[in-house]
Formats: sequence, structure tokens, C-alpha cells
Amino acid sequence: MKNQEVAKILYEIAGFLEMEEVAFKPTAYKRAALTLNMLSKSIEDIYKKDGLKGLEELSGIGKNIAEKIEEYLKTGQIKYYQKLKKKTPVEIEELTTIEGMGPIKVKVLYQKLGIRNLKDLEKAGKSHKIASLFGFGEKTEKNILEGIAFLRKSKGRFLLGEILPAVQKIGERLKALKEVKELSVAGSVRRMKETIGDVDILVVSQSPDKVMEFFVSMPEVIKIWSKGPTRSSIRIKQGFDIDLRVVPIKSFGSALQYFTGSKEHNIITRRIAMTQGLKLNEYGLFKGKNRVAEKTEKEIYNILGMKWMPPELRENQGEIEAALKGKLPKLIELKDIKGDLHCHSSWNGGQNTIEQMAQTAIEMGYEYLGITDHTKFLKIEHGLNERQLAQQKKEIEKLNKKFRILGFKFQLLHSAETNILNNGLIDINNKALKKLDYAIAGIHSNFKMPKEKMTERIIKAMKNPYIKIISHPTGRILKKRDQYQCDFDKILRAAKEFDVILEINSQPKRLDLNDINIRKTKEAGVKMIINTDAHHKDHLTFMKLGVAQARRGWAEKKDIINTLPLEKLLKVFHRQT
DNA sequence: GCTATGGATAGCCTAGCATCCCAATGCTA
Repeated sequence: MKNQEVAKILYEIAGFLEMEEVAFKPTAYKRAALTLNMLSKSIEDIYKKDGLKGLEELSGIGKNIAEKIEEYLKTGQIKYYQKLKKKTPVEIEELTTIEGMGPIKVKVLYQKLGIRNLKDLEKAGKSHKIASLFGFGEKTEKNILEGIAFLRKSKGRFLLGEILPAVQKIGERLKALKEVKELSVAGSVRRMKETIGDVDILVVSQSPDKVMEFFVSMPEVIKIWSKGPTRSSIRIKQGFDIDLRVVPIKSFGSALQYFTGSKEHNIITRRIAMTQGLKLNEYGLFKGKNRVAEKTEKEIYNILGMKWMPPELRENQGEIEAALKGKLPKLIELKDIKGDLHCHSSWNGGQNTIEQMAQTAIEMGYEYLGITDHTKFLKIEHGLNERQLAQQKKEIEKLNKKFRILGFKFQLLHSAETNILNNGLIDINNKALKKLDYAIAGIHSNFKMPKEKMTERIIKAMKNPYIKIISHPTGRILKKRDQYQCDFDKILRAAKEFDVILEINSQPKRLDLNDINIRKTKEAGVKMIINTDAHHKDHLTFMKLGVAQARRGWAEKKDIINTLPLEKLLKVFHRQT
């Protein structure tokens, strides 16, 4: 699909126009880019079927942008974009990924210091050329250098949620080949790590040559690193690498175990094998020269005296000890989830109406969906005030009535994602909060508070009797921003005391809480909820990422409150109010 | 540049914060 390619160019155009301080156009381009990113159909198909008119029917895309999309589809480029880029030849997207760097700063740095990309920027920062510029200073220079360092830490890693669809598609395609007998994704993708270096796929086949030939000639391949009968390695358009290995059927279990990792987990597993006079490697589990385990991972773990364990646990975080004692957790599964309690509608941040969101939730088999639009502090999102919340409630009641008449076992819940202000107060008054089914509170501003103050701020919000859930509790954005400073242990104690639930936010960029904090939360006896924070109906499927993260944090069904049926869930919310 | 209506033109995009320089600007939510 070329949707993402064009969207990226439109975003860059928006950046260049912002740089020139053009009014309104940047937002128009951004809106169009967003539409393309969200689109489930491909623009090629739309254009083929309905031409320019078809494109113009998309929301936020009018005559001009439609023509630019057409130009891209026909020629592979957009002249307008190239003109802008020629005028200011900078990597606008790369540079503005740095927190605190916007188009204007990019422009000034280009004009004064000729900075075109991250490399130039770092060089200028390190030789203290930035601080002395007008409009810049010591702090800005320091922030820029810190931003680059942060980016570098996550460089070359991809978000699980970004790559998973492509990996699944390629996996299915390979699986459909008659030459492929078995297939499994391995590595960090199988362990569902939040970011991925590269992808490993394992297959069993009698005719590896044909499989490899197919693999390296897929349309999305942009580079072939290597090609051989047992291993081939490619890079695909999205920028990440995929390794494909062909193994004999008798080694499939051990190879899968080996290539799933983690490395640390494997070291311990092999050591255990050794203590039993066995040898474990990617080819099999052996006693002397005899193979004692075949085909499956389960056999290997069983012979070593353990139950098979889900890949998400294999990080050498005590899972082997637990398995040896027969005390592995029974991890939560996607099918345990009964509903989603954090999503946005077209009342503000979201793309779809409440009814469309509900419709998707019903199709997913949910019992409930909580509508949690932003509240008034977030001006840019047109956050709702108390009066608008009351109006929204009416719409929700009306829809619920409709669902009842239609006989759906489904209910919308009315909530809001309120803001925790600097002083820990909530931006919506208690009278209005009381009318909601439950309220969420989150930090959306002033992330750089000192640790003590931030901790106090969050705890104060938790003391509000109507706040039931803290959304994205640590505020991190993968590859962009570290979590804010706070004393998580203190927050856990407060959550326990005030019966507040911590969210596992399933957005690919957030996955917040992370695995370590999930485990801590579970051990502290604090309940969690897995939400998607969907801004579009398609985002509701991010649930699987949140569930995977929960599994990585050893969470069980009983730890997660949206595994409860509606009635019990409401009891949890009504306990204190 | 798009959308909504008056079908050619108005309306869209705010406010708090940090930083830099001591009133203004750019960035972020």
C-alpha cells in the first residue's frame, strides 16, 4: 500500500509550510495525511476504481491534495514537495522527532548553521554552536543533545505495533506455499517485545530453494543481504530486516526454542540441560548422540522438568525457577477481555462517532465500551467542559436504549479522560465527575516536573473519589520521550490505599505501563486495566498489544479488571462512591 | 487547502509552558 508513503510526504509538506509560517495549509495537509494513515483501503485501489473523484471523497482530501496523490501514483513523486525540499533541504521529519524541535527552529538552524539532519545537529550541539544563536540558549542546546541521545538509544528499533501487520502478512503468504510444512515467527516478535530489532521467521520445508526464491522476490523487498538454502536475509520497504531460516522437521522445536530466545533465557535453559547430562542447541536436545526431543518446544521443556512456557515470559526474569517449581502464572489471554474503557469519539480527539465505535466493539464481541473523550484543559483537542459532558451523556443514553431494543448484550459507559493539573486537581468539577460511570485521569502537560512534585501531583489526583483509573501512568512515548520522573512505588501504595486502577495503555507508542511496572503493580496487589486509547475504530484492535504487554508482566486474568462482566465491573467502580 | 454553504467566500488553529531575554516566541498537548 502506498498510503503510508504518501502520508509521510504530506506530513513533510505540512512541516515545510509551517516553517514558512503559512496559515491553515499545514493543518490541511496533516489532516489529509492522517486520513491516509487510517485508511483501510489502498489509495491505488480507490484511484483505479473511482479516479480523482474517489480520492476527493476521502475526508480532508480535496481537489489539490487529490491531484498530488494522483501525481504520486503516476510518477512516484510530487513536484510541489520537491520544490519545498529544494528550497530548504533539511530532513524535516527526522529533525522534528526531537522533542522541543519544531519547524521554525529547524529553519533557523539551517539558515544560520547549515544544519540539514541529525548528524549535523549533533555536531553543532557538541561544539556549542547552538547556544549562542539568537533565540536559542544553553538549555535548548542541552535538550537537543539529550533528545538526540534518546533517539539513538532506540535507533534501529521498530515498534511492535508498526511491524506486526507486515510480519503477519508475509507469514501468511509463506504459509500458503505448498513447499512450506511448518511456519512460526520467532525472536522478539514472538516474545511480543515492545520494540523489535529484526524479525526471525522459521519454516520447515523439503524444498528450501523454492521457499527462499519466493521470499527474496516478494514485492516489498528492497535489499537482499544474503540468500542461501538454510538462511536468507532481506530488508523490506518499511525499513526493517527479516531473516528466514529453513530447518528440518526434527529440529523445528529446538530451533524455535533457540531462535525465540531471549538469549538470557536460553543460557539458563542450556545450563539446566547440562546438569541433567543433556545438550540443548538449535538442532535438538541430545543425550550423547541420541536425540531425545523432537519437533516441539513442549517436549524440550517437559524433558527438562518444566511446563512449556509462553514466549512472553522468556526473559530470564524468574520464569525458569517458577517453571521448575510448577508455579508459572496462568497468563491473561485476549479472549478474557470483555470491553475497552478508554477510547475517543468524534466529540473531540477521535475520528469516529460514538455509534461507530460501539458498532466495532459489538463486532469484537465486547460487553461494554467506555467513551472517554478529553476534557477542557486540552484546548487543541477541543476538550469537553461540564456542560458538553452532560450533552454527551444524553447521546450515550439514547444509543444504549437503541442497543437494548435491538437485543444486544452491550452497553456504552460514559466517562472522560480528565487532566491532572499541575497542582494535582482535576480539570472537571466533582459534580460533573459524579455523573459519569467512572472517570479517568492522566498527565497531559508539564512532564518535566521534579520527581517529588510529580509523585504528589498524581497521588493527589488519586485521592479524588471519582477518579477510578490513571491513564498511561508513566507518560513515556517509545522512541520519543522517556517516562516522567515519579516515585512509582509510592504511587503503587497510594493506588492500593485509594483503590485506583492503573492502566496498561495499548497504543503501540505507549505500552504504558511497561512489563516491569506491570509486574510490580501485580505484586503490590493493585488492579490494572488494559485499554486501547483508540482515536479510531480500527485502533480498538491494539488490545492485543496491551494484552501481550500484560503477559510480559506476568499478569493473570484476576489482575485485570476489564476481564470482568459488566455487572461486576460497575460494582468495582461504585465501591467508594 | 478543505469544508461548509450564500456557490465564491468565510472560517478554520487554543492556551500554557519553557526558554530566552526580561516581552516575545516556539513548541506541545
